[in-house]
Amino acid sequence: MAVAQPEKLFMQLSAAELAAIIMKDSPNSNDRDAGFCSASSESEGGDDLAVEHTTRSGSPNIGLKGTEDFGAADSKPIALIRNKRKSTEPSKVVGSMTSTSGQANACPSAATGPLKKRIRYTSSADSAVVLTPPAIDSPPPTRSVAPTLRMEHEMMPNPAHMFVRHPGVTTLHRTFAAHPEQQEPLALVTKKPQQPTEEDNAKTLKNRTAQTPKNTFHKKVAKEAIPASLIDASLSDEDMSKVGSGSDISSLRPHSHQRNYKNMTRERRIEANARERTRVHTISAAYETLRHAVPAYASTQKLSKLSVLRVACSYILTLSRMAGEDYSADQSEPSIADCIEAVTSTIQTEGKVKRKKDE
DNA sequence: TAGGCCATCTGGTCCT
DNA sequence: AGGACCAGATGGCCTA
Repeated sequence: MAVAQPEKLFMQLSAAELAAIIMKDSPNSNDRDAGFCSASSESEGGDDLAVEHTTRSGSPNIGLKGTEDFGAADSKPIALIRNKRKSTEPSKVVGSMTSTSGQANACPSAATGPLKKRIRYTSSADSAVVLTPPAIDSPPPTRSVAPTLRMEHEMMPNPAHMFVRHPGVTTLHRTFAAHPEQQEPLALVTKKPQQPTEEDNAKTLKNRTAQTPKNTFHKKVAKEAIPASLIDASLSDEDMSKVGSGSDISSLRPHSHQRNYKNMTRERRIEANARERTRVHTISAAYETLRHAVPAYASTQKLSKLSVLRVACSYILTLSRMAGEDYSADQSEPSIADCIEAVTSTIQTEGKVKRKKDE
């Protein structure tokens, strides 16, 4: 995306100038948008990465009010990744963490970096190593899919597998150095023997939630609760290595303290978890793509998913008006100037909190 | 330390 | 029957 002159603010640009920017940018934009999940295409090949690095520095910067400094920051390529956490800086070497059948039971032994619990989604530009798409090993889905979905599946690997996965970042393949006795993912460990029924749990949680502010409750419980990681030790190191080597995790079932899943076997629960992770990863990839496609103060601006959606809506409305269409909810046909004002306002609003933090 | 954000697990529901 | 989708719960990380 072409970068508007930093000294020229969004509101100072005429519609024609903006249109020119957009038209000039269209090739890149088209390229980026050609694939729904650009995160996957972005990660294919080093050349693409380099290009993306450059173009990303020009995330639709539309000359925001009071963004001179930010605009200057855009003069150099900046990875759009916004890792809020220091410890979640992209891992340079993740290792060959080939997941089997889409499951996230990657090999813990392949983890060479610091162990983190979570995956952080990064832009492809920062992806030194990506997960191997399981599609290579796994058979095509037997389930019939809609034509569009089928096309997506055939044309590109699942974007969720194109992310850098922090070594040990997921509970399924981390080593448990702090608690060697824990050999199983947190949520998969067996609960205490006299486990209350789901209904009891639901009632209890409802009551307690009602009495306590949400976050306070969560954190209080989190501190008081005995870590699930300490409850069960059902998988040995040998078993974990089997997981990493691609063995069917179902064979690693704990011999005792079998967890009861509702209408599901443990194997299916694990598989469902893996699918769910993949699905959420795909969504996150789409968010990241969208984040790159909307204007921001700077490429380093932090935007939450909600903020991305808000800015995108505002941005789309502006573009629609410039194209002579009206995508406004109330069909009020706002002027382009008003739309631009709204975009600017939205970006400022959504970025305000983050900017405060940065200051 | 509280709150925001987000990843993950889980069970329910809907769809193919 | 099994997968996709969804929402609630949980807990980790980060910042003010």
